[in-house]
Amino acid sequence: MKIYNTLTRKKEEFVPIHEGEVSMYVCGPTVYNYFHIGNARPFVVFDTMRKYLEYRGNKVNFIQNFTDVDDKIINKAKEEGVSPSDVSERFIKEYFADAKAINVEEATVHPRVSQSMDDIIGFVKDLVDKGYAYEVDGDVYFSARKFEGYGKLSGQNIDDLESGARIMVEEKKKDPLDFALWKARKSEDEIAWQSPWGMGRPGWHIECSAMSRKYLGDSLDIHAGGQDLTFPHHENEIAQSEAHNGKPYVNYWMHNGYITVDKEKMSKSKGNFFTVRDILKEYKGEVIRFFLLSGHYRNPINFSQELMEQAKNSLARMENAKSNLEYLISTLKGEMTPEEEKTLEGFGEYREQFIKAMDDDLNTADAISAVFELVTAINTAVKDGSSKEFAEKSLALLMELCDVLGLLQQEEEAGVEDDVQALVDERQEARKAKNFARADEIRDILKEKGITLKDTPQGVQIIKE
RNA sequence: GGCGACAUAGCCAAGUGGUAAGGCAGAGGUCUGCAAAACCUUUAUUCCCCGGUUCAAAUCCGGGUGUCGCCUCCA
Repeated sequence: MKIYNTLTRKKEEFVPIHEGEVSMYVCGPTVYNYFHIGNARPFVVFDTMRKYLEYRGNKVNFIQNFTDVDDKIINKAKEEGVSPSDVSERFIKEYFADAKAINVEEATVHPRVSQSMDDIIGFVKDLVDKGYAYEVDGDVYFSARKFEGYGKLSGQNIDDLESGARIMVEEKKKDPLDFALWKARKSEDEIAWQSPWGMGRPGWHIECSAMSRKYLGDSLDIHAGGQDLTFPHHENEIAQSEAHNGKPYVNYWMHNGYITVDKEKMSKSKGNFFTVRDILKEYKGEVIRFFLLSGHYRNPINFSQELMEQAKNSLARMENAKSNLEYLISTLKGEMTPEEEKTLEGFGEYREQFIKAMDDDLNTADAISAVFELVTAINTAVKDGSSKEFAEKSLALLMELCDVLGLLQQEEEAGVEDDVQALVDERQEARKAKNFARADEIRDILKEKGITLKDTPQGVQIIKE
C-alpha cells in the first residue's frame, strides 16, 4: 500500500522493515480528562490502519502510550485533593470505556510513563553522556542544534524557528531551541523520581522516544499522531532518538487532520470541544466511528449536529443491509444455484475496489463508497427465494469489509422479551382481522420503546435500536 | 515573518490528464392495508477566479481570492 509520509511529503510504497511484521507507535492521551472527538480521531484512524494491515496479512505490534505524568494531571489532582495517580488511573479506565464504545481495540501494549521511568532516565543519561544534552540546576536540556537534522520533519529552518516570536525564552537554556528532557522538582510535595540530576520528572517528548524504543526497538515502521504533534513533539522525538540510537528512528510518519467546530480547530485550550462520553449520550459509538472515517484522515472534518445526523443515517443503510440479510438467512434454506455463484463472484469486484481505496493512503471515504455499492448489489440480488447459502456468503463478504473499518461490530442482544413478542403476535392477529387501527397502535407503542417492526413477505422483522 | 493544508451539488465527500464515484437530504415511482426497509428514476454542461500548456484539465503550470492550521500545552 501507499502511505503519505510527512517526512518526505510524498506518498510512498509502504515496505516494513521485516516482511509481514509492522511496528507502529501512536501517541496516546494525557489522562486527566475524558477524551474529546478530536482526540478520538487518531485512535480511530490508526486503529483502522492496524486492522487493515492485519487484514492484509501482517502481524502488527501496536503501541500506544498513556502520558500519566504531566502538569495537567498534577493540577487536576490538586483541584480534587487526590493524588496524581488517582486521576490518571481513573481516566485510563475511562479511556478504555470510550475506546471500546467506538470499537478501538486495545494496543498490543499501553505503556505508561510512570512505569517506564528507568528507561526514560537511562535514555536521558545516554544523551548527556553523548554530549547531546546538558544539565542545569537539576534540569536537563537537549541541544537542538547539535542534532544535524533538526527541523527535517516539520520543514522548519532552524534560524526561522529562532526568529519566531513565540519561542519560549528560558534563562536556563543555552539556546531557545533547546527543550527539556528532565525537569527538576520545584517543591517538596510535587510528584518526582530519583535521577542522576536529583528528584524530578521527565519532559514530554522524551517519553515517546524511550517507550517506543523499549517496545519496538531503535527503528520503527510507522509513527502516528495528530498533525499538531508534528512540531515540536515529533521533531524532538526524532532528534532524541536518532542522536541516541544512531539510526533512522521512523520510516513512515503519519499525521491525521483535526476536527473543527465552526471551522475552528477543536481543542481543550479553546474549550470548543465535545467529549466522546457526551456524544455517546446521543449517538452510538459506531456513528462516531463512521463520522470519523467518512473523510480522508489527513483532511480536516467539521463537527456538527447536522453531520452527525448524516453519519447516523448513512450508517443505518449499512445496518439495514446487515439485519435484512440476517433475517433472510433465518428464513431461507438451500445451497447456492450456479447463477447465484456467479453473482457472488461478481461481488468480489467491490472487495477489489475496497482494497484499492485502502491501499491508497488509507482512503476510508472511498472504501466506504465501495461498501455502499456492495450494499446496493446485495439488496438487489439477495431476496425472498434466494438460497440460504447465497445470503450467508453475501453477509460474510459485507462483514469482511466492515470488520476492517470497525463498523457493524456491535451486536444487538438477540431474542425478544415475551411482552414484546405478545404485542407483535397481537398485532398480527389484528392485521389478519383487518383491525389496522389496533395494529398501527401497537406498532407505535413498540416504536416508543425503540423497536421497529417491518412487515416482510417472510413475516415480521423486529429491529431493536 | 517562516512552514503547511484546503476550496467539487442543498449538505458531506471521492476522484490528480480522457470527459464528474458514493452517502445524506429532496422529488417522483414500484412494493405495502398503511408504513418501514428495499429497489428504480431524478438532483453539478461542471469542479473558487483569471491566464497558460495540451487533441484533451476538476486534475499540470503561473497568478489571484478565500478559509484553516503549525511555529506555545494540544490529537
